[in-house]
Amino acid sequence: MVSEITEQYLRIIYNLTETGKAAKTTDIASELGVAPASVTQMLHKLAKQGYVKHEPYRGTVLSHRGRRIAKGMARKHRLLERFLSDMVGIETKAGHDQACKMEHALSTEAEEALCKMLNHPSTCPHGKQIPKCERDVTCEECARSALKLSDVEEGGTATVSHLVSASKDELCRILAMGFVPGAKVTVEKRMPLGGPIIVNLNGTRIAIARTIGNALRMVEAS
Amino acid sequence: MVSEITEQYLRIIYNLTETGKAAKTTDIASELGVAPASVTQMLHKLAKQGYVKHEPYRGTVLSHRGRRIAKGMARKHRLLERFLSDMVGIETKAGHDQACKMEHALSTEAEEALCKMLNHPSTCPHGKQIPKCERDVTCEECARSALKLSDVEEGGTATVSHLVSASKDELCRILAMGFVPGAKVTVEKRMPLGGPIIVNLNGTRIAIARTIGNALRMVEAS
DNA sequence: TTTATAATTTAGGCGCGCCTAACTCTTGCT
DNA sequence: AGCAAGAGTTAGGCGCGCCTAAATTATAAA
Repeated sequence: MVSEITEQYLRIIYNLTETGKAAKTTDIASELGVAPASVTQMLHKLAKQGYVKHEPYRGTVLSHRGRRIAKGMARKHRLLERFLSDMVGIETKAGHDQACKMEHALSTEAEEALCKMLNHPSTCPHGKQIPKCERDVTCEECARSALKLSDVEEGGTATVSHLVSASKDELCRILAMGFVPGAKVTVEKRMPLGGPIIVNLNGTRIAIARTIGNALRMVEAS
Repeated sequence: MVSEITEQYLRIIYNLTETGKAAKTTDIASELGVAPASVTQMLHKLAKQGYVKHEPYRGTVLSHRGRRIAKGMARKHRLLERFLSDMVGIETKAGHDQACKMEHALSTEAEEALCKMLNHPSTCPHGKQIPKCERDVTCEECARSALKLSDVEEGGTATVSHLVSASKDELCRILAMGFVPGAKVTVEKRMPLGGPIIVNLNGTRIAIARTIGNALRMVEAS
């Protein structure tokens, strides 16, 4: 079992190396709010344990082992950010700080439950990719529920799978319109230039903004 | 700012002293999975900082300062347990462990948002009381939304405020029926002996089990 | 009341991750 | 090429919370 602080280091290095470059000691230090000397020392330890490869004065990259853990932490972190912003309604900065602490507390079980509850989101609120869960044997569920109502063709019919929005209030409003999970929706007209969409929901015609159409995630009507 | 471990100690002492008795060193130790000697030492520190009153060989109680912090931690812990069990669907043992770690990560802001999202529950899944939030100036919201659909009189009309259920799937099912927050519901008939309830939802008559009526929390129709 | 047993505390020590100060390497400018 | 300036590292040290072993105190049975 790795320590919390180890997890922290690994995730930060993961973020810093997403560009492909090696992570710089100073950047890690400033990210952690810690003296560079402390980082160097910690990196030695992580290197000895085989989590990172550290070239003195040059930079640090993750080893295979390290990446596995780091990816898991990044996944938890970004899922939590999604959750905090979409469901709890905490804006991104505070949400990030929360996620930083919570990611270490989140069990695998809870992580999976959360992921399911959020319907396998693919990105965090900052737009970063959420690494896939390695144990997910099949992720057809993700693939199936990626479709936005906004992307359904005119004349197409689909069923509401779930709703995604930055604002809890907006979610409530959309639900209140009748767009509940399971509702069958037919797209009758898509106004041009990102304009509203006219849909048929249980026989009632409703015009909704494209943004709301983005919040509604659909599956093929069964 | 107190350390995580301090918070941990204080919450555990809070729990152990809820009966009115002083907390015993061994109990604290076993709760934390730590040697009794370590607890004694920690208690000295906490006493010096004024969080607890420790009578050697006799037991430990919280000071006023200590209780304030401990109560806050207990509140966060129990809210998290509620959340994990009601919304994420994690059973109580794993949920407890999760809550133990998360309680230290939860900011006041997130705590309030969570509490609101759960609609101010009064107990944790184990039945323990959730200490009130000190900063809650008014809690009319709680009072107003206490009414269950099952308790609405025949002929009465009310609006869905929110839904409470141990099962996420059940929540989804109920939402899918059209019982979304904001929906106006009229109770037309209550079958005797805890039988189903027939309601009118947007002109459609629906018969639902009493249990579902318990999940639906209403406010007076406006 | 004596005494064995359990609970608790004291003493000494450890690992972890952090810090400051001083040193070394790299880099970019002249 | 030569040389700051800044990035990075080594060395020495600290506080925190934990541990074991040994000593002390409480408790309950004989």
